[in-house]
Amino acid sequence: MSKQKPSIPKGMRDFGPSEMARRNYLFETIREVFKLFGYQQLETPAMENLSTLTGKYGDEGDQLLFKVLNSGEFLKKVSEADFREGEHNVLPKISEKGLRYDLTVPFARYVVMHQNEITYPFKRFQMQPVWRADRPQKGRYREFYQCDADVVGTDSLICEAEILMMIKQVFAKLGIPDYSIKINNRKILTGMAEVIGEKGKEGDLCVAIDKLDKIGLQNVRDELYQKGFSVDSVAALGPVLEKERRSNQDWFAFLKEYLAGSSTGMKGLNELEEVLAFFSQLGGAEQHVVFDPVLARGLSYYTGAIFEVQVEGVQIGSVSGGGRYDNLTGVFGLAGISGVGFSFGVDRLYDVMDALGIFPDQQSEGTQVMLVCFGEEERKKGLALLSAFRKAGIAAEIYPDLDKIKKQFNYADKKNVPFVAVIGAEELVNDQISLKDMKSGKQEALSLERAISAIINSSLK
RNA sequence: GUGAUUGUAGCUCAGCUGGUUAGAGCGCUGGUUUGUGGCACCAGAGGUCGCCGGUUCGAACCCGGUCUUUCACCCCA
Repeated sequence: MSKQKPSIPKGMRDFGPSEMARRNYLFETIREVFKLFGYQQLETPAMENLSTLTGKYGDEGDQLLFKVLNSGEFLKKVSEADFREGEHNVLPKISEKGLRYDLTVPFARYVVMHQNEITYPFKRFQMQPVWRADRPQKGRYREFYQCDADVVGTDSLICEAEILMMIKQVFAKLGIPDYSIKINNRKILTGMAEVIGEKGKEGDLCVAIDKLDKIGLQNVRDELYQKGFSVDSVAALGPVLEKERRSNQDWFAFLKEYLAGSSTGMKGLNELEEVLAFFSQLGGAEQHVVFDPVLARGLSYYTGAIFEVQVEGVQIGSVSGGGRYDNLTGVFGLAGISGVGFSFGVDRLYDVMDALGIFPDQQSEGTQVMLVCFGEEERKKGLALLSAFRKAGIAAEIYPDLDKIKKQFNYADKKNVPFVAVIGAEELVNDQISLKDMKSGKQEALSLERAISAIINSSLK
């Protein structure tokens, strides 16, 4: 066998022990909050049938799906004619499974499959990796985790308000100081398209105005012209695009007049106000919650509220996003189920926390005491003590080889183990251990009981 | 999918206009120290210069391809 350089696929990553400690901290923080709000955890398989996934994310999304080659003789069903007609004909015959692209569509599939077992409203959360065959770049990976929380089977706007609460709670727990939860409503965007005289073109409108912050006013206008918007309609959009900093209340006041000609738009505005009213009744402070009428978001299935969270002071895309979808389960044959949900991107949250340098120290995570033994006899005693430490709830390990003491100590040092328990001939005779505090360098001969309490006391500090 | 960009020791990076035996810091191994880590000093190991091909008397360096890294666009967590 020839030597090969080990490697992993493009855009995918290994996570070492210190990264995992931090990632788990994020997962646990988010999980706690989800549970606190009454969400129950669910998992779905990494692969779905391609028919479940395709057509749900637009043409672009379909391109970004990882397709899995059929097992066995995957070319069996392909004829020469199929081949000549191109990949569109070949693909469905060689691949019927794909890796999940997000957690929402598999969830919709789950709801329809288990519709009779579910009591509605159904609140579920899900924290699993998803895969996208995108070109990797800053804050963008081909494999990343999403932490989704969705409610289906109710169109109550309390759900939206609770999502705002959850986002704020997670961010407070993580200690992220400066961020904004942008919120908008798809119906407001639809209304805008109507009142400027471009009814039905809200799709193009959304894609263009969503980029306002990024590409600037003139480029947005150019893009709209390119999409066939008239000069008049783009001009009519002026008051929205040329936004100075307005408070949420000022925006509402403005849009009440601006959208007066569109019942859909007015409905969106009312929904938004109601969400904020519920939010306030829940005790939520409007700080960090920003109404942004040009927030659009790509995913086509959103029909009501949409949100997106941006952390200030870092150049990383949104760390969370979501919205309401009225008919996501419709394509799977279950109509009339409204849902709303959102997702935290843990990998981006990690990047943000890392860039801001606000990950807390987590020393209590690892081994608290390591046993160092001089020889065979000492090691026998060491094994008994090892179990005693563990029984007392102290994370303990024994150096497994009878290496030089220096080497054993070195290992403990590298691994940042705070205590080393030395067992030599003298300790054996006295039925004691020499407990060394690696930070201070102080060492003391103690009984097992006293050593245990010394370690426990120090970890409480 | 489009346009750039990166690749040299385990890691971070030098390496001049193409010229003999490719360097540094950190890390690693051993020693100074056979009952003690960090600090210091000494010694040592470790590289098909991403891969394939081309130009040349000669390539880490120039050219082409390919993979990878990073970044922007599209889109998105």
